[in-house]
Amino acid sequence: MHSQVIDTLKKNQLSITDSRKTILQLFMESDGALAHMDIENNTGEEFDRVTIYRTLQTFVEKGIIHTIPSADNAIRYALCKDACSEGHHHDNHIHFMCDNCSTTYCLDHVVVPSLQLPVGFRPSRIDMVVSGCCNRCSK
Amino acid sequence: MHSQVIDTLKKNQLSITDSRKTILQLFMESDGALAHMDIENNTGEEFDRVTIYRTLQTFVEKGIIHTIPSADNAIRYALCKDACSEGHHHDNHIHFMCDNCSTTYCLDHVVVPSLQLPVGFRPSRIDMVVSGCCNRCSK
DNA sequence: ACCACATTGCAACATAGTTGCAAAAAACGC
DNA sequence: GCGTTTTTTGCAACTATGTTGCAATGTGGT
Repeated sequence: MHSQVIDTLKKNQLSITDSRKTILQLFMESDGALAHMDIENNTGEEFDRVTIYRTLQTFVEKGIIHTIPSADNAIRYALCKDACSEGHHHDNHIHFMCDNCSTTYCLDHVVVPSLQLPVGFRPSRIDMVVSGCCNRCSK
Repeated sequence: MHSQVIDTLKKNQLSITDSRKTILQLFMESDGALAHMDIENNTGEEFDRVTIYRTLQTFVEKGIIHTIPSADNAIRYALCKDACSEGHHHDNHIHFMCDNCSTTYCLDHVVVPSLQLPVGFRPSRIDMVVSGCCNRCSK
């Protein structure tokens, strides 16, 4: 598990630091998406707020994680599972955010349907976020 | 024009105040969506920041406007054109956000495609935000 | 015009995110 | 392993965004 973390960092030409190891590990262990706050809570006093922001930024730039917009004004991040290269994200899946427990899921098997935009609109990225009640909460 | 503003406010059982009139007017005159900042810039020192927040909140509750999530962490608002009643939004259209000029459009004629969620996930709201280059910027 | 109630403005606070810079830690060559 | 270069971190300060309580003001109904 640890080796996978280091592999990913090396593959992206990032130097191996404590914060990057710990935060990437966190993403690999968690099934859902994480907000900045989740990471801060999970790492305690170990890292500065700024370091976490910068680490997340670096990971997004490298295509290791991607952002998920939300209506509650807290950007969430999740691991990119598809082949994302630097600056080019291909996260063609849907995100589901639970109104109840606010866990955010990547529904990897639900593909974003293609759509016909009006003339002149050239899409570069599509975010589809479904909110509602998740499978754990609806039991 | 002015009468339409007042009509809308009365229809929603809201008292007619300067801030509500001015802000609603702004939405009716603008084709795209507005962020809090856009409104503050357009009204100058006329209203307190807090008043604008509260007015927006009230409009959302009444179903006059709806929110549009975004990856840049600034919630935008746009007029509801469909039949939205209090607490029940039916903005079944797609939003387009220009990477270049960051104008946000409601593409009323592009309907959100229906999708098959995994068992146990019950959707209550779907946000579909397409980013890219808009028709004005791609000329 | 008056009264009850809703709305506003102010102050203070809470959360989210950014920037510059010096100190510390990695990476690299030897 | 050791010193040098480069990258990353932590700190401080700052901007933006959003919320709450409360007194003062404005609105709607009579």
